[in-house]
Amino acid sequence: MPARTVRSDRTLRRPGENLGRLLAENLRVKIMGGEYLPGARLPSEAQITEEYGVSRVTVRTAMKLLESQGLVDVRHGSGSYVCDFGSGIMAGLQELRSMSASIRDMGMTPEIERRVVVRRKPTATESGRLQISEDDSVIYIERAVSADGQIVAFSYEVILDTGFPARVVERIGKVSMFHDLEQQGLLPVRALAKVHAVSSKEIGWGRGRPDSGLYLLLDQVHYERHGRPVVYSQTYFVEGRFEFAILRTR
Amino acid sequence: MPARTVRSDRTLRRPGENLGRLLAENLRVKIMGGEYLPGARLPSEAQITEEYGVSRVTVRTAMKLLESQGLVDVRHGSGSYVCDFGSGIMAGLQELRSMSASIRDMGMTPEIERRVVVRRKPTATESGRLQISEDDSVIYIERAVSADGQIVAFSYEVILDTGFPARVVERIGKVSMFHDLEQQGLLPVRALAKVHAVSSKEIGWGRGRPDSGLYLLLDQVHYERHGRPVVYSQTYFVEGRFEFAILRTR
DNA sequence: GGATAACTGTTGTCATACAACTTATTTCCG
DNA sequence: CGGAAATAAGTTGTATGACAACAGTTATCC
Repeated sequence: MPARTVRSDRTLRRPGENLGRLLAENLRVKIMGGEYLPGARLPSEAQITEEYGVSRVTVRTAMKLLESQGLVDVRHGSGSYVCDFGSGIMAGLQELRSMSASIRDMGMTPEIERRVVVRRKPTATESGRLQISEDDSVIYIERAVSADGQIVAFSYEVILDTGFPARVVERIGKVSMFHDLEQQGLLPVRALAKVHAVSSKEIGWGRGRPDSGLYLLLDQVHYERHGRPVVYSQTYFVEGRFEFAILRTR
Repeated sequence: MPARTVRSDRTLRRPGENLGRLLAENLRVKIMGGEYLPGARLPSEAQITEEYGVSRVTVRTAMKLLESQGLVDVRHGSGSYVCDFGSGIMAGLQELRSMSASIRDMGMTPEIERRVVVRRKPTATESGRLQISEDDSVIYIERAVSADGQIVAFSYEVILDTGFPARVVERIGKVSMFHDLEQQGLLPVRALAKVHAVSSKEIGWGRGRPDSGLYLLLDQVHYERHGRPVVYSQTYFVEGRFEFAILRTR
């Protein structure tokens, strides 16, 4: 009898989710967990079809998704294979995830210190990036992110304020900002990031500030699933304390 | 009568190509060319099916591919829409393309100057990255890439030497290295790039060398479609002369 | 022995049908 | 008349079955 674990998972009830994505997540966990080693061949689409009790159409969408994420390589007439760099380094920049989750994946403990949290009007630049009027309201935050006690990034963030209750603002960004935003129906699903090398003594604060003043800047706008900008952030990663990888595909 | 332009395109004869990818390329050109504006709804899958004379399965694979590239947004029950940042800035880092092609896309004229081209044994680091023996042979190149006469990057590249004829080595990297490698059956389809901020006066050469010494370093290994490493390169992009964008998706 | 042919298993594509969702319109009821 | 609910039409998501195209292996032939 088929497992049907995928079908019964109620994550499906969230908008934008579907069976294909869910199956992809499932397979992803198995691959990351080492069930299928790099270079190994995955079960055939027919086998996966049986095992999970879904149609081959669904299996194919899942495989194609994993392929686009660089986790597997689907070869016509041969099979699907786990890519060589699949497990280890792979917490790539092209994937939109919370910083704390990425840090946890690397086996380290994340910690977040909020320095500023205010509700205010946006500046001209900010209203431009978020495509809102200068009369609208935003929530401004300054945070420092640490891994195992060492600061890895300083972040300056501007969040679209759709009338957040005060109690939400109170704890926003304390753990995962993604989670907070999802509650408000503003879950970011895409982000366009511009990357720069920056050398400046003006960035950051406190004891954890590096001597070098050398940072990798991610200047990015996050969008929710209908294309509306929800967050504009500038995150300065201390050079050398964070491994940045990008998977580039054809 | 259906156009059938897609089916008759002989690009299909290349390994790894398929109808879905080809159709995606076709639609991509239309989107980039402004035929469908950002935010607009694309024709339904049924309509595209008719127009191109392919099955809906193929249309769906194409759409899903474009979605994974961040060009379109497929919404259940509603339709597929062109993403807002689709046309303009979109020459993202997550896409593996030749530098000269990227520069051309930005409406500038690329120019490449080769400073060194030699066949030699790999160093320990190089043989490690390329997963070859230290007794094997590689081709080492140093290049400077310009856009409209201004140097935008210095690149140090190590190419796996599978016994290239001398006349190939002679002109390798003069225009597009991708093209040269494809001739040898070594076309890179994936690359894993590590990103760093670098401040150094030791990088680069000649008159185009910047005063700041501030670079964005892409330390990357390119892989051909079976996962074999074919190129290890370190490219130093002069900060401020090149806009680097990454599309991050969930 | 070496090229060739046949065979098997795999992914790619096709056709058709229905489920689930979105959107706009219509209907109904207070 | 206003607003909620039902309806309808259009779209993407999933299921099923079939065959084509390709990769690898095995068997065959000269």
